[in-house]
Amino acid sequence: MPEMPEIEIARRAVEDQALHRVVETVSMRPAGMLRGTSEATVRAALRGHRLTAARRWGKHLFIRSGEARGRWLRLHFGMTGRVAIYDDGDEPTYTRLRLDLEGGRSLAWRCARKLGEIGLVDDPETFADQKPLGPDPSHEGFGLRDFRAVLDGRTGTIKGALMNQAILAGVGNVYSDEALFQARIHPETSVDELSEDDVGRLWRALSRVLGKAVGYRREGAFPSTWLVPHRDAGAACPRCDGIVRKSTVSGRSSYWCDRHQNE
DNA sequence: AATTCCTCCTGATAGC
DNA sequence: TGCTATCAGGAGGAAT
Repeated sequence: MPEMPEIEIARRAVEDQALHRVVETVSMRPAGMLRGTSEATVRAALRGHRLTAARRWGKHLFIRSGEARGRWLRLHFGMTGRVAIYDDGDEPTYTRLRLDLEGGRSLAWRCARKLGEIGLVDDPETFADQKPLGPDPSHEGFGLRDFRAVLDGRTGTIKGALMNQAILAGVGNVYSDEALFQARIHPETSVDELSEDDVGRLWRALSRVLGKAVGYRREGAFPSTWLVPHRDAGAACPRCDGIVRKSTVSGRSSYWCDRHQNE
């Protein structure tokens, strides 16, 4: 579940169900996913401390251990990362890190394919600065002016720019396609060919898509007017009488309508 | 600066 | 039904 909406759902689950509890035991099978830290360091940073905050920057989830000076556990979901919080029952499959909290509750971080990352950082801002990670478009205060600024001077495809985490953090393959679809822009359009109006439409579409996707994803279904339920080559476009096409753009499978997304 | 290709893994699914 | 090939919502690194 790897783009901003899915990780935001995980963040809220942690915030609502796991915060303010002390970590009693830490169980790890990191399988090569540790980044810049060791199993013993992660264990020591978590065990015996209270979870005090859950934040997200792009596709990274940060969970603070301890009070204001505590460190932050960083989880990157790769393609198959998931969070599960449960009160009893068996540990879910593919659990790589499990925190048993006071009160009998457990927080499991799962990752079937081992493409995720487990890290420990001083704080999310410093991590984002060093990575580097671009601004998160769903964060408070980010607007059209900022969107124009991050695209300024770019010459690659708009799809590639939207998915580039150093430019904008949190957007991946599915939601970049969705925003471009709703803004009526072809994914291969180069950034410097976009008109002011295009960029404005794209920003509005992107913020709407990211905002609404959280709720739709949680409810389990996207509106049929979105591209998401029609990601099949040859499918009928739900917004016009065009056909959904598939091609490789910036290295990823992209879907777009051959009628209302003109190059 | 940007693209393409390769790589890390392994489950799901499309096709035969 | 069973097997095999291909793909997948990510991303870093090298070569171009």
